[in-house]
Amino acid sequence: MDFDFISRTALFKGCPVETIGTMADHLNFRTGRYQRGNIIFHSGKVITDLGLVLSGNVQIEHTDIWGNKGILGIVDAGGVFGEAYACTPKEPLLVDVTANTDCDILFVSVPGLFSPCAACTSQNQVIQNLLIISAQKNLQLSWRSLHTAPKTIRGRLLSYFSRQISLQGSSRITIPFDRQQLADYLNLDRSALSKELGRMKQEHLLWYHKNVFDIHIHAIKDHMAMPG
Amino acid sequence: MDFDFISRTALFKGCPVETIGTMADHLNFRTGRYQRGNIIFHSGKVITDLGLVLSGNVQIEHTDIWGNKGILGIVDAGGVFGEAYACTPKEPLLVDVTANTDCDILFVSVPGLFSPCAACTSQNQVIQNLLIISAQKNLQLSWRSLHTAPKTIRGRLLSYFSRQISLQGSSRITIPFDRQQLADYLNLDRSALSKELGRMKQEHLLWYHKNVFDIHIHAIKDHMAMPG
DNA sequence: GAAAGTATGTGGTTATAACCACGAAACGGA
DNA sequence: TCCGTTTCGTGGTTATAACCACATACTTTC
Repeated sequence: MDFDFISRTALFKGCPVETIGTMADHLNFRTGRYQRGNIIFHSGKVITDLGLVLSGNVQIEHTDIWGNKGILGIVDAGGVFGEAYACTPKEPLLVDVTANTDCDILFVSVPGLFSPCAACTSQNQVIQNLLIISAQKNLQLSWRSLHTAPKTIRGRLLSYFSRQISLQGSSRITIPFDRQQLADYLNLDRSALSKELGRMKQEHLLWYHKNVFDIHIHAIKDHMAMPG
Repeated sequence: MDFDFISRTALFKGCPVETIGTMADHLNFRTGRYQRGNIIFHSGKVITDLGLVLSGNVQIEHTDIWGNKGILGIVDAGGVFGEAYACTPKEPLLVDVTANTDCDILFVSVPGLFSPCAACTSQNQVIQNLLIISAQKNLQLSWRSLHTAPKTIRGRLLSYFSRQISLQGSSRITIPFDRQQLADYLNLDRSALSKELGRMKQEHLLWYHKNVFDIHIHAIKDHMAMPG
């Protein structure tokens, strides 16, 4: 088992490499290899282990009772999944986790994490990390929810840009998305998004090239003060 | 301090009442009383304490750089807030937490939680509870995100109903929202929502009275098989 | 039980976002 | 440099959700 890689993941960050092997037993380490398309966690099951992606990536998806599928997210190598369910032991899974590519998974027992263990010197660190991971996911989900709240494309863009400006400390921002991804993030149609961006450029509310944007804050302020 | 009430909150559930006073010191318990409208956490600040609402309720709101406000949520008595930020110490707050009514708040140190303490026998329980709280918030946010993904009102309703049917184990469901709240949850206009529900009733896809709904699963299945 | 207030349904209008189709531009090999 | 591929912008059309206004039904209060 590649303890070196494991020690660099968000979940085990701060744990000296040598302490990880020590915890393996108590946390019930178990690895699995899955081929693209295989199901790692089945909807309906109750899980007590979280998954840590060692290689490849997995997909969280939901199928409603009429068979419609919705993708809830992709987890890449180093990321964890199932932790929300593993932490709330009564809840049966209402999603499927499938291998999006061939992948290796490390399963870690959450009850193990919660039971104190004198030998596991890094256990508190792992719990803290898990809490941080969960908290960060929370913030990300909250922001997306805020950005998708406005009813118009422009409103969503402005909400998103506002946050990026705060984060990047400048009204010139570089966004981590291409158009399609931005549209998905803001729950919009790509072509409609492109059109609105073009319109805003015309109106001199912003300028952009590829994924670099200059937001003309004052122009937008004026624009919003406009009647209608 | 009302240890009895505190011991019944989600954060301190499972902690014997007598252990709570013991932790007060190490977790740096501090109470504050706020009047409606006062700001409890200021945007921009870095916090290391989470807030536990002892009475009244608080509002999480966001103001973008153009002054537009967006409400991210309300936290009632017994609930916690700020935990996501307190758990990720580098992140400055990008929201304001204000007293929505007069309220009493207990502040609990998150770093205190993470530093082991021989005297605090219930500390692990609190960490576990905090993780559960965070995990549950996560699930709720994920579901909302899934339900608001479809572009049409009908699609959002069906996504939401599908989950309620699974949760309640019956195609007759009682929803915890009135029309306005359901519209807000699904990010829709109320009157448009009412109209679509009326249409679906007409088409015999469902029946409802107030907030009790019968979902005609098979009719909907057929409906979805329809061309167009 | 009347009155006031709230929640819900409905019609009509309009703005606008989705959708489809296509062409241009940018990119990445070979 | 050419070709295939992906990304991006744009026009035109259409479906539909938002919006406004109001009527009706249901609650709450006194």
